[in-house]
Amino acid sequence: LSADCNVCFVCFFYPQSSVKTLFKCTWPGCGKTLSTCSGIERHVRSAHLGPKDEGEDGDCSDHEEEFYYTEIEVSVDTVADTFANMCAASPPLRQLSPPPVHQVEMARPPHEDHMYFQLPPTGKVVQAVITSQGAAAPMTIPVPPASAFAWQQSNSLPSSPVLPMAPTPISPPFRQRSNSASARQQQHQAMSPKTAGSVPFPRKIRSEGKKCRKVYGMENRDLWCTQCRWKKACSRFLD
DNA sequence: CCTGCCGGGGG
DNA sequence: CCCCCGGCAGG
Ligand SMILES: [Zn+2]
Repeated sequence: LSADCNVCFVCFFYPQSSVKTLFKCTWPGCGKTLSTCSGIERHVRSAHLGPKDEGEDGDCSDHEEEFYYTEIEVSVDTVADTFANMCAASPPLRQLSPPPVHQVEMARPPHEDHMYFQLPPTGKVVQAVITSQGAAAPMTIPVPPASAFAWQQSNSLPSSPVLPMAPTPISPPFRQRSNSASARQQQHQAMSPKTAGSVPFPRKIRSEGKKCRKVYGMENRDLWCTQCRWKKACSRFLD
């Protein structure tokens, strides 16, 4: 868990110690797997590509070997199970072959809002076999001003982990509802996966995105931007 | 139900 | 101007 990577999804759950990188030869018919980069390159070069015949020109090396192997990151210890449990929180049916692949996006807390994860540039993922070229679409989100978090300290709002942390290992299925004066109503329907939005900018459907009202809540009306207080178009969180 | 906001109203 | 709210469209 390096300092500059505390938001990285993969790094959080799979600290380096628990991940092992393997290199698998992808030459048709060959499945040789080695544990070092140089090892696999040597294998590819000697076993499949011919011997390296190039002059002493220095940078004449075609890195052709790179096209015939992939990196595989394999989780080694328990962390994977922890993660797997979290993932399997909901899926009812499950009896096929064990290793679920390409599962990174999901497993977010039931309802974080303005906190998303930014995948590492390489998009390589544990337990998933992803080529060295594979790149998962990184996404960035307009993070609201940090000052926006000050309010929730002194105010009500019982649970709601809204910290820039990764999904908490404890994600109880309960939904606390204390019907009283202060505890205002707020209920969140299960957010649908919202698959594939459109392309660049599809259209201006309905102004989506939380505005002051939803962010701070009715009980903190004085924190809203003026426009929101007057029930006008929000000027703080624009679309 | 809840939210965002236009349009209209009052000081 | 500043401030509020009825009421509606879209979830
Ligand atoms: Zn606002």
